[in-house]
Amino acid sequence: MIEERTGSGETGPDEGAAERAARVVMIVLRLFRALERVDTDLTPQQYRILKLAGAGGERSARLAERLAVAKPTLTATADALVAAGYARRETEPGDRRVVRLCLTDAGHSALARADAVYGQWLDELLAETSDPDQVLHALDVLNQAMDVRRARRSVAAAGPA
Amino acid sequence: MIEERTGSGETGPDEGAAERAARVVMIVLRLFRALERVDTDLTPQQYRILKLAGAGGERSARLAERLAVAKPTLTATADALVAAGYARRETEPGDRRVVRLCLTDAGHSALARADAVYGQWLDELLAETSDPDQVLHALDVLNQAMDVRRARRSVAAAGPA
DNA sequence: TATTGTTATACTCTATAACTATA
DNA sequence: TATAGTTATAGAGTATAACAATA
Repeated sequence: MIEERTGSGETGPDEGAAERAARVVMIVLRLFRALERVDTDLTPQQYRILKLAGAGGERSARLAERLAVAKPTLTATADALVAAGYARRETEPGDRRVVRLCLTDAGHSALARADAVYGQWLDELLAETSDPDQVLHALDVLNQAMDVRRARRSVAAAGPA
Repeated sequence: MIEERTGSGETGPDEGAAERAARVVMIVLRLFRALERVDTDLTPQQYRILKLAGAGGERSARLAERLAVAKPTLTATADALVAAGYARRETEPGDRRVVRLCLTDAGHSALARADAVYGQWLDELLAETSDPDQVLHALDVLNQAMDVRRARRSVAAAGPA
């Protein structure tokens, strides 16, 4: 699908795809940079970890998987969050190797504050668009597409055993 | 606009806005992380700088402004690109303080390769969506909204002189 | 042995403050 | 003096390899 061979003599797998992707990549990078500059007390990555951990004290391995980062990466950022008082580590009673990351009250407060600031940022950005709902819907669609790919990948990882 | 006071007794500036923003932020961070894991020879930031510099040897101050980073940040990443052979620095004849960052042939090749890989990544992602064109359009709309805000900001910075 | 998480180490991106060279 | 860019230094996020503790 999406063949679009325009006969321009190009060697790449699909010419239009590369240009379209370049545009999309630049936009995502720009959005990320904009988020980095929003003044919450949390870095985007700290926000992301707290948000995922907040949805129920997750064990470290599972968190790292959902964040798509290596285990030592999670350890490092969790260290910072624990030091800042936003999270604490709890040991699993049944299996003492397992560690769960849980939010403290301060962590919940920090998340709420960040959400409020992000909310204002997004409102101001969407105010410059003609159809905010369409934009939001498109992002949800992209998110679902990533869900599908993640699910497929974890099946592939578990299947060929 | 977007008042939506639901009378739930919340204290924040706008309750729905925070939840909606949280979703959007998580999606943008997830997209960025996915991009980081795409195997090009460039980091996303290196890609971004090369892409902007490639559109005509830009002077450093202007590049930093478009990237929304501090000047030393640009210097550091440019160092890495020059060391890798992807870019070179050229001095302005008229004003010897000014430095322009230009792509080498290797730099153009690296960009083309990255674009091809990103192209495949995006194609696979969009293949999981029902309406790819709508998604692409929404991203363009967001980009235009950021353009508007940037233009307004630079006017504000220059105006109150 | 296998698994969970951490330590050791290194590289990139980011920033602020101080500096050099040029205007 | 003012401006363009760099150097010095520091903090956060990322990774791989090696490790300790537990199963």
